[in-house]
Amino acid sequence: MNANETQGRRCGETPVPYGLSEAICADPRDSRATTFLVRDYDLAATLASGQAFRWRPMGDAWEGIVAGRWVRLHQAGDDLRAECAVPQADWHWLRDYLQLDVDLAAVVATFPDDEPMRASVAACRGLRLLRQEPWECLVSFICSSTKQIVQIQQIIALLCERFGEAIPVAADVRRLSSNAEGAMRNAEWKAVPPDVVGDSVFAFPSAARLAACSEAELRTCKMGFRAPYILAAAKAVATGQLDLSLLQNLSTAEARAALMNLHGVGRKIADCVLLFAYGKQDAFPVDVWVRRALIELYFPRRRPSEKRLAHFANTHFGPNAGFAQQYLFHYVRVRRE
DNA sequence: CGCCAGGCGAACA
DNA sequence: TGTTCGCATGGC
Repeated sequence: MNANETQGRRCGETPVPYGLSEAICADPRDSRATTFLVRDYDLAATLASGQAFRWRPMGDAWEGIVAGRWVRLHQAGDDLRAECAVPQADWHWLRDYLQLDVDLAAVVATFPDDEPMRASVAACRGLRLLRQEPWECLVSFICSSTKQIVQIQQIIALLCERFGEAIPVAADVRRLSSNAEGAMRNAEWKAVPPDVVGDSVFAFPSAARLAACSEAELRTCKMGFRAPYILAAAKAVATGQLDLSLLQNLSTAEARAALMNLHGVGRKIADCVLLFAYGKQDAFPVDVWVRRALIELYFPRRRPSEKRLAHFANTHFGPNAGFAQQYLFHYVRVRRE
């Protein structure tokens, strides 16, 4: 059965085929929440896989900010429940962010049929790529250089608290935030302060807002030498010198070149933005983990030259190479323990 | 304490 | 064209 045919969402117990209006599927008694029917979707693995940095595990649920909206997500089997702070007219913004319409089986079928890929796919069934907003994604990955994921989360949280707009949040968030029982169960939580301050959470700050910052202000977010990179990128976007919305229609190579014009954005960071924000599936970010995985899994005898490794990375993984990369990344990361 | 972290860019041979 | 280093900051 085709996964597309089975995707839809539920109103109460009634499955609704994909394609019908969101209003039908939303709970009529509460337009702040809805439930999507998903297949081959591991929400926890996806949200914790180092592609987005604002999701926090809260007990069995995940809380984050998408498109300026606070959201709580909870998966139970094939039911993915979403809850917002304010009523929603539709949910396409979340469906798009979570990439619910992607047929994962069809994507995985394009991966090379070799042992490392089989092991990677087996190790993380249901791992997905998100579709993030370009500006947030760009800033996040400029901050990512020589930083651990926990630290990137911390920098982004500080940026949002200091410079983002306060947005509405569900009434029970504070109770959950201070509920150490649920939150502290996750080891990563201890290192990341909750970006809930008082009754507020914060949207990701606009380019204009960050462009108005001084470098010293940005440095208070613990981003160190990356501060001038962020500031320059913010100015480029705020002035219109760089129009991020135009990159969607460019080829991967053209969009990559445009991103790499920014100071602090090299091949790896550019490819992360191409993959995680623009859905350019042929982008293949090679970081230390993926590099390690490639060498260990595909070149165990003799260390390949940089050129050979790059050529292999760019040719071996097919039309959804970036997707394959995320599986390799997750695989070696979970194998660390 | 030393080492490393989802790198990049400048300075070298 | 291909390596080497410094860069802030924090976790272990």
